[in-house]
Amino acid sequence: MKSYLQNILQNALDKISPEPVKPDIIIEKPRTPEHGDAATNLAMTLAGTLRMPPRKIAEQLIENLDYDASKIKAVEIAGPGFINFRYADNWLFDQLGEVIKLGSDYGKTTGNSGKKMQVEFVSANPTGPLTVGHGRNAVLGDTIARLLEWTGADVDREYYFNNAGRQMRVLGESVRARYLQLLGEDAELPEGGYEGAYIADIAQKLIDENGDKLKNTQPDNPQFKQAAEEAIFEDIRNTLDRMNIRMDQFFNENTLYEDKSIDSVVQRLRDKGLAYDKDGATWFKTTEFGKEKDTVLIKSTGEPTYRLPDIAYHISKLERGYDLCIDIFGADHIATYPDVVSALKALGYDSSKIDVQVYQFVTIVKDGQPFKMSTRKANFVTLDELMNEVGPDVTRFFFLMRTPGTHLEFDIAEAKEAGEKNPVFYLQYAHARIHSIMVKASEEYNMEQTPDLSLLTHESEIALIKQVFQFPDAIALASQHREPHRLITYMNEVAGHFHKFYHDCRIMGEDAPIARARIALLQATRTTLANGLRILGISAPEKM
RNA sequence: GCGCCCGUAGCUCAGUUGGAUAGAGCGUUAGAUUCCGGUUCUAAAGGCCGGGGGUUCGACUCCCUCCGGGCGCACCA
Repeated sequence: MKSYLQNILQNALDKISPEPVKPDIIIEKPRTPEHGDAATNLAMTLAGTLRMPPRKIAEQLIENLDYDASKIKAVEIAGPGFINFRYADNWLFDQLGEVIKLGSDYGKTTGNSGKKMQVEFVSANPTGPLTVGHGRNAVLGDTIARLLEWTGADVDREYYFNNAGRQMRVLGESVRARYLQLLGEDAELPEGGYEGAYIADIAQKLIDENGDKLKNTQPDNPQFKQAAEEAIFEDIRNTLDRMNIRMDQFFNENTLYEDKSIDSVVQRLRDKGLAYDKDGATWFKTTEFGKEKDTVLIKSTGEPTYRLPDIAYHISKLERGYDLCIDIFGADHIATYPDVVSALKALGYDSSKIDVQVYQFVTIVKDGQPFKMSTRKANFVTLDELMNEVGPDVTRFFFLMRTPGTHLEFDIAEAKEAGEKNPVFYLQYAHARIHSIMVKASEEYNMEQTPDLSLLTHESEIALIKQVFQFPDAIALASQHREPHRLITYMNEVAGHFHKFYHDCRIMGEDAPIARARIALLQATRTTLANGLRILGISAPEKM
């Protein structure tokens, strides 16, 4: 419908405009129903270029507007020059039939079809369990991937990790210390070691499997680190699985060293005069790109900083042929990714294919106090603990509810208490209630007959139909902005319109024709809610 | 000091890429339901959209400035 309106408006514009103009024609749903079902501000935006008053332009547009009366009932000028459209009733009923026919595919659009995309998210190094701090990243990434899939894209979910480096070495040493302690030896955690109880669990497992055979091996015996990495990764996968997240690929940073792509990046930057040596280190000339200081790529110890593999990694993504690569980053990375983009540009890659989504941090409040988390010091609340308390649905919903750009205050006590008062129940309850009505109705009425949808004339019925029709637009919008909360806002409105309808219009006890028509409307509403919940990765229960 | 993000009802937050009279939930107050699930619905109260300038037909939205909060600014990731 949106593109239809844009089409006929453009045709009318071609007739009245002395010179060809092709503006972006914005069609929106007015806030108040008196302003119709769809509106455009086209006449106002054109006032400047056509040098005519907006209302005059609107009049001429309408005079030249060639529209299908089976779709549009009325076109009006309002306010300073808005053009308002009202949909024809029969068109509404036809579309309602389409929604039911589409079923679990309703809401899918083709704006991104044929495109290969990648979303990289979580990407936590395997030094400990996933915490609520990682939760926002994980859920946002997965849901953005789902939204893109619903707009037609082929999406890969990728987890990038580093199992070398200092943190992992300290992790291995920590396991070794616990291992020795469990065997009654005198051992101490290394400086800055990991204090969490899971370290001792891993050490215990090593004892179960190897006894004390590892006692007299070298302190840097890789078995400790490997055992830790395996156990922690298994734990992380399980947590993600519980949250309804399945990665397509885990990408190990180490492969970028093995295939020499790191060296290649440095060499290519040198060739462009963008890398040089100073004080025993290798520097990237970020001052060329407006930064105040140059940036170290390789430390004087010979070890690269994380920025270098980051550049190589993004080159790898682009060379794998993705049309779009989305990075989900916390606010702490905000200052670092411009370097990566600069490097990609300088080396001749199309950096517009990299889309960095930065979300603001989650502030944990525990016992009424801000709570500073640290994986190393074992001050954290894990996602598993949270899911044990409130379940995966509430967990996902909590992280998706708000716009990613604002801080999310996560009060542990409130989340636990939230339980039944949590807003996610409002959506799930609507779905369960519809299911229950439909089961009852199918016992009472013959559902074989085709419903006569034109019997849906009540204000609440029409409002619900129109709300259901907004679904594909809501998905497309949330997908474009990479903001899942926009879909939630929409779905709350669906549930609201449904409950109003439920309150105003009965089914059981009504004559069969009207009952059948209303059940069809329920079917479409249920489809919308179920599909929406599926995108959010939240269950759509039949009973609660 | 520099860069980025955020200030909207008592609280938590929306606000359709500059539009028509700024909305919802929770909380408060007053109501509805013999009947399909009361985890529901209706209504009221509650606002200088942090302050001040600017841009234009029109600003919560864009620009500047100030105030207040968060996060970055390493040869750490």
